[in-house]
Amino acid sequence: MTRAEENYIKAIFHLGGAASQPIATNAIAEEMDTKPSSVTDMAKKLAEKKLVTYVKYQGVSLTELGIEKALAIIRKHRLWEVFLVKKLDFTWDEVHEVAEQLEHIKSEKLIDQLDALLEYPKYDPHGDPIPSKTGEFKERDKQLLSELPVQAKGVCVGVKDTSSAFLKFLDKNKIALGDTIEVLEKEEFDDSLRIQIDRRQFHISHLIATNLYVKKE
Amino acid sequence: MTRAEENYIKAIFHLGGAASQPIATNAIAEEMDTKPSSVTDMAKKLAEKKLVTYVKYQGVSLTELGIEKALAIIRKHRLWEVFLVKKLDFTWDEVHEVAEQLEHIKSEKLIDQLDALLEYPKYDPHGDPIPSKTGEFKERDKQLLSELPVQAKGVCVGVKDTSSAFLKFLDKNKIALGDTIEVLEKEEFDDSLRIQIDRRQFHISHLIATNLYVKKE
DNA sequence: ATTATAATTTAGACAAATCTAAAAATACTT
DNA sequence: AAGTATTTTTAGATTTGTCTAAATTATAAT
Repeated sequence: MTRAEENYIKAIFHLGGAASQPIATNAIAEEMDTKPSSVTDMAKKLAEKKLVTYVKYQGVSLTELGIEKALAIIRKHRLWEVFLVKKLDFTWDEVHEVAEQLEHIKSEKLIDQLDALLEYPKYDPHGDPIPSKTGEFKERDKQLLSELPVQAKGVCVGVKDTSSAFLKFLDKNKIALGDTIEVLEKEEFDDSLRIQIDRRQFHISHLIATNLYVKKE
Repeated sequence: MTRAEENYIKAIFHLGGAASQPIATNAIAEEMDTKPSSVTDMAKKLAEKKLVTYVKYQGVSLTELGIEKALAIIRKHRLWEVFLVKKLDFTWDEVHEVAEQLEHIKSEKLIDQLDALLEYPKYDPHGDPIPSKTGEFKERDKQLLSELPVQAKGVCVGVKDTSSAFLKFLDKNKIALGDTIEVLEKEEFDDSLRIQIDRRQFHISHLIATNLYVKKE
């Protein structure tokens, strides 16, 4: 697979292309920041290679083979993210761009050994699960911080929005994976929250609370 | 710089293009396993970008800027090689192919941090020097094993031939960088050597001895 | 110095991945 | 159900990096 092909497969998977419901050309174009006509061209090429099912004017969905390839790329991406954070002191918001490049490196041994070096992590720095070599993975048992009742405590396990802006916000406020968050108070009016992490108290907006995943204690 | 451009710059440097003496089109084509006409095309493009000096029918040599870029690529390549050997248990002969891919990853922080993780190595697994961030490096004080007199001892610091075949031979015979080699006997007839490493004695051909670098003790 | 040989360049073509503009198909609306 | 709007595809062009075959320049040899 070429780099471009890999990127399309990943984007299609990301849009839910592993289900039977096909993904629209426009949606893929949007996701990949490209033109619909380019997507059509690539859809034909990927169908040719048995990576996707493509029906004119209907859209694209991944074949078994396509899903397998998508998971392999995601595995590589997320393992590299762990490496960057754990071994090279990258912050949440810095990892994505570099991992986008590293995920295309072709070497089975490299990934196996990287996995070992990192001691077989199950989740990446955003809390997303890392598929195993055979493509298995399970979503973490988690819920949005906004769904937690007052007085409940949860461990921060991931983010919904992975935009640089949001991740930088978290970095700046020193909110990290693994932190225990307690909901002290809910403001009825705007659904904002008063929370506590260690000995620090914050006031966070509803928007923030709906983009942070926690695991109930 | 595109990947292709980087590969050309590296190849030209490798052929001695940092000196004033220009490198022939054919030599570059041979080195890169491509056709001379492709080299001509690329030479024009690189000259356009001020990375090389190109005179029709004369050949190509690197500009100051080109040398700088070449050293940056070599730095990345060799740091990745160290990483693969030190952290991921790759053998000498396995590193090159993967490092060829990794050297094109674009991220200054990545390389700085990798350098730190590896504790600022000065030499790669083949004994070649790693340029600093500013492009400085010095060749190791070394000589060929074949030049060592009988009874002399030397520490293995590098290889001249970096082919997979030669490196595999060394792996198989457990000859590694850092090993102390003592020349026990020289056979006049074919210039072969009897050597000792730790408690093991070998008989090695002249060809082997002219491809192993040692540092006299 | 002329010719033969080798190296290099040009011209034209191709594949991958993209784009724009126009055409075709599908979906929405009243 | 007809017409409008939206989505998708096609056709043709572009860029990058490569190739082959032919033409050109440089080098070597007699």
